[in-house]
Amino acid sequence: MTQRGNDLIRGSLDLMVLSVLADGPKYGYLIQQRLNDASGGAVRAPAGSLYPLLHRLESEKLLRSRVENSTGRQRKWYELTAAGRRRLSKQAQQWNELAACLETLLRPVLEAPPDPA
Amino acid sequence: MTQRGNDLIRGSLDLMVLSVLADGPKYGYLIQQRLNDASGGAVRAPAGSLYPLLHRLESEKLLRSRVENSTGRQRKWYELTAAGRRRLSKQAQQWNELAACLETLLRPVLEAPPDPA
DNA sequence: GCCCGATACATCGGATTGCTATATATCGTC
DNA sequence: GACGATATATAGCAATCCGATGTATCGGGC
Repeated sequence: MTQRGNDLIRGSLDLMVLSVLADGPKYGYLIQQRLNDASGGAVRAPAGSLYPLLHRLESEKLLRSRVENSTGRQRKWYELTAAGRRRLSKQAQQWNELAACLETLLRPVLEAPPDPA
Repeated sequence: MTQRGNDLIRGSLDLMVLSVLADGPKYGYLIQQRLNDASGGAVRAPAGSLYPLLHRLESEKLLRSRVENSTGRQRKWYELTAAGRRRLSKQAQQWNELAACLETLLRPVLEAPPDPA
């Protein structure tokens, strides 16, 4: 059925997660909410994508985590490492390049007349 | 070695290809050049990615193609179908949402003080 | 005449990734 | 004690990526 989930989001989820963590530690479910809010519902970050992604970022030493059990409800708080901040800033730069490229490509498309045919 | 090629580009190559075709038919190699030019060299679209992608878009009826042999040099010209234009406009819309989201997420990061530590 | 780099398209196949489905457990509240 | 929200996790398959490789034409330099 050629299922293709989040399409455009692919590849930018790393950057999104790093950026929501830039203003302080958060746990997975909270990150999910933030992404949903920040995008007005446009970005879905399903649990099956998000948690493996967090594990990967941690194994790359871009995040560190600590588990909180005191509330009874288990939460795993993630925090940017120094390497994570460097990566964030590098990817933000790359994102800007990509956005500039797409803007160039899309401007004529969006300005095109609404097809009077 | 956890190879991860084009990173951010993932997922947006469809849109890029559709948008370069918006101002008229082009053949594969030319599309490749355009993407490279439009991005200042930042976007690589290797043949092994681009041609299968074109085949897929055609099989989804978003493109139609015709082969030109008259010049001796074989070229396969691709053109947007009506469905292709609809998809382009839909994906352009989605891209704008994503870009707005990322801009929101990244603004505070980019404005952050340059770490006086 | 021949070599070489650029042009032009194509496919194979290992590696990687994305995400649905599924599982487990706590919490509040009805 | 049922239900929806909160919270994390993984299995497993479909889909994707792209380097390597193959074919062939063209133009220029020698």
